[in-house]
Amino acid sequence: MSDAPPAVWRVALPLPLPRLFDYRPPADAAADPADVGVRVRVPFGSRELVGVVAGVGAPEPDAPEPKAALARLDPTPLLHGELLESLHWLARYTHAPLGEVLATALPAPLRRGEPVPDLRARAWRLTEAGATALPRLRPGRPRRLAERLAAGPAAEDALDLDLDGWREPARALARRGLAERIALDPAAVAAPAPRPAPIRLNPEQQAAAQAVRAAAGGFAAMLLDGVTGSGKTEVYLDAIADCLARGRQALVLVPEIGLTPQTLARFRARLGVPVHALHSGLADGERARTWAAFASGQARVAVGTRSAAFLPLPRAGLIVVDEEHDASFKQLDGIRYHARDFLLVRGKALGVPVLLGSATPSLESLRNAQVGRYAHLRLRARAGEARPPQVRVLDVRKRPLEAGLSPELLQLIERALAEGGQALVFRNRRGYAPVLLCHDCGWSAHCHRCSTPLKPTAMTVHGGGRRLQCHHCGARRPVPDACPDCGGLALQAQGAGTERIEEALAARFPGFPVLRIDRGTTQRRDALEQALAKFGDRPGILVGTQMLAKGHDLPNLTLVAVVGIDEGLFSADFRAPERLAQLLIQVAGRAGRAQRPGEVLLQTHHPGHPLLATLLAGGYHAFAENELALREAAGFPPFAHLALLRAEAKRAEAADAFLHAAKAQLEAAASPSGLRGEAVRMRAAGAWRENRDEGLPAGGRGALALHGPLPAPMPRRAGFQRAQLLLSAPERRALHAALDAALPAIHALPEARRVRWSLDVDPVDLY
DNA sequence: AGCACGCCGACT
DNA sequence: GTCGGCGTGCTC
Repeated sequence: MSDAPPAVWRVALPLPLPRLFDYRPPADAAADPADVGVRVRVPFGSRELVGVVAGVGAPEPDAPEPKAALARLDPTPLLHGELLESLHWLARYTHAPLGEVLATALPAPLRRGEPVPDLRARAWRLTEAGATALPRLRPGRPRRLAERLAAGPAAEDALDLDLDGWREPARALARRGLAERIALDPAAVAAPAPRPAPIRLNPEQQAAAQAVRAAAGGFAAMLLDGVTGSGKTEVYLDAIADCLARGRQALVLVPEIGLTPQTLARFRARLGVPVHALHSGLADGERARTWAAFASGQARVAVGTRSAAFLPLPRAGLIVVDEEHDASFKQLDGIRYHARDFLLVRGKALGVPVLLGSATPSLESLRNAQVGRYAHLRLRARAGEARPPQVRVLDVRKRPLEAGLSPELLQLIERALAEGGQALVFRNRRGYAPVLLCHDCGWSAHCHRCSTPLKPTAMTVHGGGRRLQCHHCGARRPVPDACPDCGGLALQAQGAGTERIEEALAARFPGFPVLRIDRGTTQRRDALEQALAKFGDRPGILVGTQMLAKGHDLPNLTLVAVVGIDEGLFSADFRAPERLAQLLIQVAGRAGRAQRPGEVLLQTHHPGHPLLATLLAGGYHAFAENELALREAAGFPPFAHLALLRAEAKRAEAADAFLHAAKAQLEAAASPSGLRGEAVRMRAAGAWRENRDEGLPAGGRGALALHGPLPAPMPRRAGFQRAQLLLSAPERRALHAALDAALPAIHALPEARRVRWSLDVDPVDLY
C-alpha cells in the first residue's frame, strides 16, 4: 500500500482570490466526497474564516502543508444539488472566485457561520409527572393550562390563540417538571392547503395563463409582453396558484421599488398561503429563517428583490421575473450578476418554466423572443375599463419656461385640477436646480472630486437654493454668497429639478396640494405608499423622479407631463435610448388607469426627434424594432457580448498601466503560442483584431475585439481616476475563452496591486 | 479582502 | 527617542 496523504477539504473562501484552499478535517474526522457543500471554519493567516467545502481530494502537490480546519459547521451540506451547480455556473460566467459567489448567495448569519435556524414549530405537553399531578393542582392559570395539555400536546401558536398569558404558567409547570416544551416534526404539522381566490381573466390573459400552465413540469423561457394595465399580475397569480396546486414552490422576483406591502397583500389574498417577502430592509435573522424555510421545502411562495434569486428551491415549480427589463436586477458591485439571467439558468437546471414579464421588455429579451428562444406571450388590451392614454409632444422651442414648465403645460394642469383630476409632473432630476451659474463671469459650481473629460461635474443646487450637492460622490457645501471667481453677486440657479418645480407649482396653485416624490423626500421603504395614501384622490399635483414611474395605482390621475427629457435624447450611452423609451412608456402608463382616458404630454425642444416620433407613432415595439436594427448595425448587444474591465486608482497612470498590461494578457491569450480550445478556432478563423474605431467591430465569427483602455465617461469620481477596457465578441464563447485564459495572469500582474479593478460581464452601463 | 511586516515624518 | 503613514507580500 502507498501511504498517500489523507484526503483534504478543498475550501472556497470569501476572498477575491481565484483559487481554493486545502484543509485537513479536524482531528478524528475524515474528508468525504459527501462533505461538498458543508460550511467549515478554518484558520487563514492570522484570522478565521467560514468557507464552503467545494471538493475533496489529495492535497495540492506544490501547496504548503495544509492546516487543520477548526470546525465542521453543518452535519449535512448547506449548499447542494441545483443551487450549488448554478452557483458554480455563476462563478464561471462572471469570472468571480467561487468563494465570493457562495458567500453572496448565503444570508449574512449563515455566511458568518451561525447554525441554520431551527424552524420546527414548538409545542407543550404534560410530562408523566404532570399527568399524575394534575388532579392535585390548585385552581388557577397553571391548572387551566395543564388541563388543556392533558388533552394532548398543544402548539404554541394554538395556545396563543385560545389561552391568553399561557407562557408564564407554562414556565412554572416546566420548573416543577410537570410540562415540557417539544419541537414538532414539520411533516407532522399539517400544511394548510392553499385556498386560492378565484381569478377572472380576459381571453388574452386566459391564453397566456394556459400557455404557462401547459409548460409546467419542464424548463421553458416565456416572455409575457403586456402593455401597462393589461393585467400581467393576474397571469402570474394564476400560474402560481397552479404551481401551488401541484405542490411546488414559486419564486417571484420584483424590482426594488415594486415590493410594496400592497403587492404582498394582494399575493397573500389571492393565493391563500403565506407569501415570504425578501428585500434589503429585512433583518438578518428573518432573512436566514426565510432561507431555511425554502431550503426545507416548507415555504411555498417568495416575492423578493435581486438577492432572492439565491433562494434554495428544492421543490421548485415556477419562477417569475416581473419588470424583467429593470436595471435593478443587475448588481453593480461585488459579484456583478444579473438576477434575471441567473434565474433563467436556474430554471433550466430545475426544469421549471421561467416567466419574464414587462410592458417594455429589454431588447435582449425581445430578441430572444423573436428568434424563438423564448415563447412570446402578448397582452395587447388593457384589462377592465382602462383606456390607453393620449400621448402628444409639446414643442417648447422659443416658449418662456417657468421652472422648466411651459405656459401651455401650466394651463393644462390648471384645467386638470379644475376638473377635479390629479396631475403628475415627471422630471428625471432631483434637487432644486442642476447648475449654479455666475451671470457676470460664467463661473459654475462644480465638484472638486469628480469630473468628466470635458469639464468638472456640476454640483446640483439643493435646499431651496441654499446648498450644493454632488450626485456622484455625495459631497455637500453651502451656496457661496458671491462668485468665487469674480466676486459678483449674480449667482443664478440654472434649470429646474424636482424641488424647484414643486416650489413653482405650489406658488402657482396655492389651493392644491403639491407632493414631491424623489430620493430626497422618500427614503424609507413604505414612505412612498404612505405619502401617496395621504395624498389620496383629491385634486392635486405630484412632482417626482423615476420613483413615480410605477407602483400604487392613481385612479384619479388624468394628466401626466414629462419635462426635461432633452438631455436624455442625446446621451452617449448605447443603452440610453432603450432606457428613455422604457421610462416614457412606464410614466405614460400612470395615466389612463382612471375612468376617463388620461393625457400624456412630452415637453421637449426636439419634437421631431426620431425616438419620440417612433415611440408616438408605433409605440414601444416600433421603437424596439428600430433600435434593434441600430444595435445590430453597430455591433452592440444583443448582437454582441460585452465585458468591461474597470480600474480605478488615485493616479490615472496606475489605472492605465494595469489595463494596458491586462490587454496584453488578453491579446496573448489569443496569440498563436497561447492558444487553446475555443481560442484556437477563433484564431484560425482570422478572428482576432484590434479595434480603435467608433462603435464596435463586426469582425469574423467569434471575433474578440478590445476597445481601449479609455478613460471612463466620468474619469474622476470621488477623487479616484477611473479607466476601462471594453471587450466585445459576437459569440459568448470567444469572450469567455479569452477571459479564462488571461484572468489568472491578470490577477497576478504587479500592476493589479496598485489599483482597484473589477470585471463586469454583460455590463449595463459602460461606466 | 485583511493583516503583518517594514522602513521614513511630527509628536507624547 | 517613539507612534504611524501606507507600499508590498501572503494567505492552504
